[in-house]
Amino acid sequence: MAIRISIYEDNQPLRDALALLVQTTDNFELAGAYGDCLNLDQQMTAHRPDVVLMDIDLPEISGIEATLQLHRRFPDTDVLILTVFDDSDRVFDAIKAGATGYLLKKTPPARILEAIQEVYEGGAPMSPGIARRVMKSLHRSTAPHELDQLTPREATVLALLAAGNSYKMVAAEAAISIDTVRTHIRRIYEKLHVHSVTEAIAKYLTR
Amino acid sequence: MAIRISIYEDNQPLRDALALLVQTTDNFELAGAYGDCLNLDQQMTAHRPDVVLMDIDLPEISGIEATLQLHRRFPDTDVLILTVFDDSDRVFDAIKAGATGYLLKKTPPARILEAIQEVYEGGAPMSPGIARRVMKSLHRSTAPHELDQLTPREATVLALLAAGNSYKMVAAEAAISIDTVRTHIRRIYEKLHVHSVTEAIAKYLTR
DNA sequence: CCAGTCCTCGCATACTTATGTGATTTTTTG
DNA sequence: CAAAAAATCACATAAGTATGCGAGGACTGG
Repeated sequence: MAIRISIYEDNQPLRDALALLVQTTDNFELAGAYGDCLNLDQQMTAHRPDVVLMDIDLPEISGIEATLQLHRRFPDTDVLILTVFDDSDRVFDAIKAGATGYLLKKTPPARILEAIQEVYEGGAPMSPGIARRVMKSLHRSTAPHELDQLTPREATVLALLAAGNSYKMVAAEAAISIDTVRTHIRRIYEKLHVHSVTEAIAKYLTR
Repeated sequence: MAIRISIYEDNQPLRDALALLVQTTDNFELAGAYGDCLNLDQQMTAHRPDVVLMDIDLPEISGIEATLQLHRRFPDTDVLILTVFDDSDRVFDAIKAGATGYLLKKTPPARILEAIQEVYEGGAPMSPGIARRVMKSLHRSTAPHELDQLTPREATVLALLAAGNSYKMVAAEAAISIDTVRTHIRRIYEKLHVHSVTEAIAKYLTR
């Protein structure tokens, strides 16, 4: 059973080239090629592609917005972004919106076909620089964090606070008196250089 | 100039095989192959590899711990994890620790060599399933979020609170009275179903 | 033009936090 | 073992937060 592919790309020569590429490849089947996403929903319902090749800079509705809709309404269809943009904002917006792959347009045709196959088989192909960017975004800060200065007990108290507990509830959870909770929080504030639960939790959650 | 590669792998046959693979490949140079990370620092300083091939399940010091140290002390050296583990905990712990690539041991030798080259050139090779996992972790929840129910003004107030501001400071920043701030917060609590700044911020920051 | 939503402001009160000061016990570590 | 660090508890007060009740003006889409 062939992999069904739809293409959204406003540059017609490129769109035609991609369509041809797909059509002339074994095991791939073109499920539509369009210059905008104005009828996305209807086209999706009509042709049920397995993989959508999506440009970002489209007229009226951006590819990122379209990816979001598509991911919401057709969670089984994978979106492979194909764009010239490699700025972090668009890369991460697209991924957050639900893209399963992100290729730059300089990618050679053979690699694009490989990537489609890879997406279909449960992978997430990315251009090397994009993958590195994604990886880096997950790296923990190399600087030793203030949070690492907390003692185990203090860390526990902070975690409980971040879970939405009041002093009273933390005391109950940790089986200590509320005054002890206060003392721990005092120390936490000193170490994190803050003066409210709010700030402490912000540091904790955005580490 | 050849790419210098160090290997940390406690299974000796596999370690020898990897070492041989590297040694017999053009443009690659073996900078050491070890069964544990006990002398990591000294070995790194002595041989200055460009890429480190790292197993996770090592005696004494885990590959994840080693990756963390390595990433802190030698930020220019890239770590490529090569392991049998594909559970989310280890995958993400390794990546957070600073890994620049993550391959499963079932990866064919040719692909391992490709991956080393890719890491060296600024990429971040991952086994397909791993890449998909990473991608998914960045996807925004498909369910419409409570936070999207907030009006612009409410969102502003919540953002200011999450930045560590008190009611008074929020009032000043937003140029409104503190009573208005209270009202907005009241609505925010209703919409997010919470009863304290703490909980509201937790929802905001962990969106 | 009217119902609905948003943004604004005020007042009051019970409850919670922030912070000062002080102290005892247990655990860790050189 | 002795010093240092961690964990525990107490009491007190100023400041801040949570929530109830009430209300007027601006804008929006029937």
